[in-house]
Amino acid sequence: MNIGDVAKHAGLPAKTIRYYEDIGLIEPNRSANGYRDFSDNDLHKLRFLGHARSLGFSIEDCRGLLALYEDKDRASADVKHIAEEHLAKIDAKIAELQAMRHTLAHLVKACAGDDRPDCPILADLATARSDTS
Amino acid sequence: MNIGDVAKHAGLPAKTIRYYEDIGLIEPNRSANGYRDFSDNDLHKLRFLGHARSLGFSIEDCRGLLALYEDKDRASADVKHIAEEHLAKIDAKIAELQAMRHTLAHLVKACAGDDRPDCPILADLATARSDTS
DNA sequence: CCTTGACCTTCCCGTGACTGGAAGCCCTAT
DNA sequence: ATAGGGCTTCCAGTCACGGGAAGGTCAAGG
Repeated sequence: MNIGDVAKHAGLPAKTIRYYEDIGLIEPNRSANGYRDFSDNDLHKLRFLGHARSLGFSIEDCRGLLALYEDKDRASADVKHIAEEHLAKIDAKIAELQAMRHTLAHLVKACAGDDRPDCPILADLATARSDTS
Repeated sequence: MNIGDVAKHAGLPAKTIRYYEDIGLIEPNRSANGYRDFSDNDLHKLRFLGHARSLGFSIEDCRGLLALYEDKDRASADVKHIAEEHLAKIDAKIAELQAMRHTLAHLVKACAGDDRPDCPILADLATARSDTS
């Protein structure tokens, strides 16, 4: 299977697949003409990677997950550990964004949004230290 | 004022301040010895930038906001527009993260996390189509 | 046989917003 | 005179790719 076909089936850009080879996530064979020749197993791995990335796992997390996926003697605790750490990061990020959202929504609501120069948003940015509750 | 002092007062690393000069957000004077010499106005701008960045505005947004801040003939509508667009991006990001969180939390809960290899997280990544509701 | 066009290859640069580090100048205190 | 701290510039790295150039390969059509 050439890269174009595998890209379609995995739902990933060819560029991304080459990149994944570069960083050692997959190791496709090569045909006589130098083209990459992907096996079914390569395709499975790429799909796996696509799904993991779409859940926000970092490439390094994906590397670990892939290794566990291929290790039939793994402990599910190791997988769960990676997922829990990632979940914690997601929660932290959500909290951070919601704090921003909170402040920003207040400011937007307070701003007249007309052709006059007075603007509570700029006023806040110019003075704010934190709590805009 | 040297960069170290202004960094303390603005709450930004010196590196960041040099970077902001590089990209044209500020233009501090230079002392005879080649050191940057920051005015009170420079400090105000840096604080403004720090606050805007902490609300998640991009550098380009900050550039626009700073220009409006300095333009006494601005229309508050222009400021509000930038803020609303940013707010929409934040909301989109939050929604994306919450979708990830939703799926991931389910998977984590379903995983035994013991020393056995069976793992619904890996099973999901290996097959997942999307909706893990 | 030749050409066309769609593939494929590698390589290098750019992204955003910095951060780290090297090499070297400046200033003050001892 | 030397030690230290702070300042300068410049280069490289981060993360996960994406864009695009230069060139090789393959199948189909004239």
